Amino acid sequence: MKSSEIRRSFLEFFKSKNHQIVQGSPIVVKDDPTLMFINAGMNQFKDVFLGNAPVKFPRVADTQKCLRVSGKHNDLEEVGHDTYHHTLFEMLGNWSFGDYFKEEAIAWAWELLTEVFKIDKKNLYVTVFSGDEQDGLSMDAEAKESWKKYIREDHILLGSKKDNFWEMGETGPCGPCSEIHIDLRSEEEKTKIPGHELVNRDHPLVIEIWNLVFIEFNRQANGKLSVLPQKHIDTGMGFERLAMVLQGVKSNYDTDVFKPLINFIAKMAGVTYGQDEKKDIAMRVISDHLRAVAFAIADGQLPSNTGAGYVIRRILRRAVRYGFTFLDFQEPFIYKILPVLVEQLKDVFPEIESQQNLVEMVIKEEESTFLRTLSQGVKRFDQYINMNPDSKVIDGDFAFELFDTFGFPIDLTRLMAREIGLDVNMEDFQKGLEAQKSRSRKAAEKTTDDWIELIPNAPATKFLGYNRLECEAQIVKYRQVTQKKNTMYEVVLDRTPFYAESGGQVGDSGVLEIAGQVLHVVDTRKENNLPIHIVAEEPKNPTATLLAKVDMEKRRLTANNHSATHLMHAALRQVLGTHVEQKGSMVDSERLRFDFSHFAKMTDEEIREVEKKVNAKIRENISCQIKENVPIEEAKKMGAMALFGEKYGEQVRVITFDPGYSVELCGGTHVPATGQIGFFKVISESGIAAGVRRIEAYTADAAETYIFEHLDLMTEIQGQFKGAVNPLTAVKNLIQDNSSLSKEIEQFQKEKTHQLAGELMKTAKKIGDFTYVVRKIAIDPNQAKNLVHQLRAMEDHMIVVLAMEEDGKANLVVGLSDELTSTGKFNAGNIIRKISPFIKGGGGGQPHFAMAGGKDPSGINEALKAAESEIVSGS
RNA sequence: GGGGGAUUAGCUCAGUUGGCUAGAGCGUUUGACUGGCAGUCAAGAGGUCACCGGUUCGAUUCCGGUAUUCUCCA
Repeated sequence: MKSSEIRRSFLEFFKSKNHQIVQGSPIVVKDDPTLMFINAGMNQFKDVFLGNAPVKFPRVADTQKCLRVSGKHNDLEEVGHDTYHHTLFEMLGNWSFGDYFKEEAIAWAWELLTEVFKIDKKNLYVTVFSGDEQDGLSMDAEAKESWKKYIREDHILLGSKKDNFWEMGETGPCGPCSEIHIDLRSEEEKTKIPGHELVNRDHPLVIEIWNLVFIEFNRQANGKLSVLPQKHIDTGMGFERLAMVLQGVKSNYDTDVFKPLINFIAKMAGVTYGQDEKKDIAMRVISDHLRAVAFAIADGQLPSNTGAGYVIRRILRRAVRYGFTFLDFQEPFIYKILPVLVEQLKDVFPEIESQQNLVEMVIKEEESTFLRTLSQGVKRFDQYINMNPDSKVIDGDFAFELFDTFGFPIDLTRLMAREIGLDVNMEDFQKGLEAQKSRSRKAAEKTTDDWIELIPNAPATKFLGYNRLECEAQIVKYRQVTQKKNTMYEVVLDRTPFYAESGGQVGDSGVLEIAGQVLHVVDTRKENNLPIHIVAEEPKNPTATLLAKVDMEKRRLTANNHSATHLMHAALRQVLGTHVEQKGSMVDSERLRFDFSHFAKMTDEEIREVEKKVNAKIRENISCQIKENVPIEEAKKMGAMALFGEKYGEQVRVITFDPGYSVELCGGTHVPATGQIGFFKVISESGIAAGVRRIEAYTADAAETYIFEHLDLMTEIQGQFKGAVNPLTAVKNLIQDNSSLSKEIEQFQKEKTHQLAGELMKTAKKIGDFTYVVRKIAIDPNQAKNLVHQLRAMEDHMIVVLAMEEDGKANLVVGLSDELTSTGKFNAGNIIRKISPFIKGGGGGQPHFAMAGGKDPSGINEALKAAESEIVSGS
């Protein structure tokens, strides 16, 4: 069975059981500080479980891209070494929100596996939660009874809290779970060791394929469990593993999910998969990582040096490293594999096809910068080896520096060391790494106290901020948060006019007036759909009714920038083309920043054209049409621009400025009509990654100030040129004159020193064939340098000592001809050190040329005398 | 968010006790050779050594700050 059929069968099966088939969410997580990427099918329903969002469909099924780079069974460094762990994988799942429960979940799972997929029942094992004394829970008899209808009792195993009790986090919804495992070993193996002994033992052929979670409790902050009024089902089945089972192969990488990728890589590298374990690992790593990186970029997460972007960069670099080391790829190669992946998955995940160009460019660019990093690391490594030819062990501190500062992977350092018979001091390396980690942790240390709940089980916060900037409200809960000795309070209200940071628009600030106390709201953020007001003071009387007031001025300026962003987005698509897509956006009260896909630097003309279009739309004073709760399909028909990597519900909000110009899905706040924006001015255009440009711009007062400042500067410049009509030509002429004058001066000085050199030569004294000049002259010290160099080239055996006086300071210069220097008889540095004390100074230089400076010009004569006697006695 | 590094010619980079007249390769201009292209040779142009301040007689070099950028950690 082809993997695409497996996926389709799964979805169709649950559709036949009245499930709504939904789209998986993009893997990049935006509003959950505890999570960077979607790592389980249930992530997109977290708000539903937490009660922060209403249930749209009671029964749902989907396939969800998941990305895991760390966790109990999945360390990035291990992926590729075995045959069944991945960074990116698909999770097939079905859900019930307060609808069916254990009985049906179990029955359907069994039906799908054994009747649709025709898996042999005798190879299946299931596990059931055995109970936990501490939590006061007994064995999950309900699940066990259900299973007994389908499977022999000796294939039902009991599991502890560790394997069979699922929790979302420290607190929140949780419950027992029941896993389905499969034994894929040969008959012979099975008779040797019975399958039930290998379940949950990390055996590569006795593996978990499906986990059914029965959410029925809520873990409270005090650690106690309470029973949920609504019970839910949450299941997840690893798609790649299922494919392995149904295609009768022993490794996920042998399924048609990975095989085309592996074959392509093998062909490119000129090797055969299955011949050399190290090369096989490399190919597995590359095929796995390509999938992760490609989808992350398609969903809007570009590689970068912080946060989620850094995770993506690390994954990609790991793939490059394996290709570089084991498959001898010296040039970017991963981007070349992308078309294979696109061909495989474009029907299921269309974003990978529509974003293909960008993904390819970004990957290629990342690859080449990393290869550059690698070659610089190799250079530094060689330098180290040359400087420490005798050491048997490479310094751990050096290896760490290479890694930490230059991004050179430690295992490459070790590999290169081994090749020349050296070891790396890993202990010191680890020490360095630990020190780095603890420094970072300390800097990011944040202590979060428990929520103080004032209104238990409150419904989701009502947002009133689209229409009102002020309202009365109650505190639902609040808690203290301390970071770097800075204490803040997070406050949740039952209703609020405060906009929480989202869609690139910053959170509102303002005040909460409560029982005569004023709490300053410095920011408003969203965590799992819950708007949180960050407040500087602790509420003294938290149960009182409060008055929430948003900072109107800031909100107004922010709206200007946000609406201008929409107008600019549309203008960019008109001017540059429809390949322009939003890749990021930041809007606050001071400016707007917009990242978008485009392949080249914008020309000045293009920027000007965009500015003109936006300003024209501002002058048209188009009123903003806002439509709430529009079904997504209808919004798309309206021509609304949706963003890749953005998660949209079934009902969306549509912002329109002229239906023929700008229609966008957006949750932000906007101007009532474009005229309020006043004026729009781009202040910078730059590149932030391959194929991605960034524009920053001002609107309204800020744009006005910007223009005025520039005009004022212009006026001042014009003033400097008095009557000049065109200051540009005046400046050009000035620069031209300046450079020709400097050249002339240089020429004069050359001539002057040449002349001076000739004159000085006339006063030169001789001892045999040995010539010397010792003089005090009036010349600029920099010119003296030139003069000495001229003089010392005039005779084979020559010493020049010159002294100058300037601004009450004394300078000495000593020069030797090259020939004389090579005899070693004299040394300019030595001479200068002997004579510089006379002028109360010091100096130095090379054997053939030295300079000194001092504070006492009255000592010049003595210094020269000393120099002369030194020369005479030495000759 | 925290640590470390980098910033020198159009590009890639050298430049260690602070004083060498700031260099190399590629590119570029001109000339010569060649039937043309490619090429070879010769000559030349191109630098506020990121910016601001400090130490020093003297800073591309040492110290501090700013900007940009790379990199590791969170």
